[in-house]
Amino acid sequence: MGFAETFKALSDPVRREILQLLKQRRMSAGEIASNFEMTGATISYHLSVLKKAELVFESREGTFIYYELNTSVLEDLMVWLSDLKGVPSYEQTEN
Amino acid sequence: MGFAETFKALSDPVRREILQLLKQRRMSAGEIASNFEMTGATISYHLSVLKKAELVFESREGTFIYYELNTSVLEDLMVWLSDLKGVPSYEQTEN
DNA sequence: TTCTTATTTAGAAAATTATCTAAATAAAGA
DNA sequence: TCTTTATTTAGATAATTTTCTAAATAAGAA
Repeated sequence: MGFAETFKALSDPVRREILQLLKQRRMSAGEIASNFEMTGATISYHLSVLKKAELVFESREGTFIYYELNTSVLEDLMVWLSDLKGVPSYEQTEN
Repeated sequence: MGFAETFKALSDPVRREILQLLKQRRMSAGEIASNFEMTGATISYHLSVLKKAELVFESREGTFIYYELNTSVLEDLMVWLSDLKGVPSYEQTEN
């Protein structure tokens, strides 16, 4: 899976904003790019980082490539964070 | 607060392992360092990154500096992730 | 097949990060 | 005050990241 890749992917503000966009609905690469003041090539790079981290998946339709949020990795992160936090009244059964 | 800083801090495997160590109990910088095959200076750098991200706080005791996990930021991350994930049966009231 | 549109890939430059060694600081003890 | 121990800071270097421009690929339309 790779927490390093996932956290690194989430550490960039542009990539977090992309994910927020995809929260609403899937979007083509171009539509995503139109929300930023950067070249399409740069957005394509960011999408590849998100894809490698399995935070999004893509599906081609004709000349368009659509990107969609993949929430399953988010679950894994939340489990990791929750475990680090200590799960107060459940894991520590001596209370 | 700064999600960028926090996610970036969590993206490094050494820093994640430090947090896992601190999950059990607070530790001095030297004790933390003894768990890794790196110089104390490097661990000190990683601790400063974690501190800037507010994932740990420190308290000096004599010549020792103790580091302790700060869980409050973890909560914020979990809220952000949970919101991205979509909070299925609560936020979308039309179900 | 040639053109157009959507997107990615390649290559380069600037910025950031992780690591080291050596030096500096901070506190306590002799 | 001098020494020792714990830790950080400074400066350097190698690796990685983010961004650009220009070129390449992929698919459909004329």
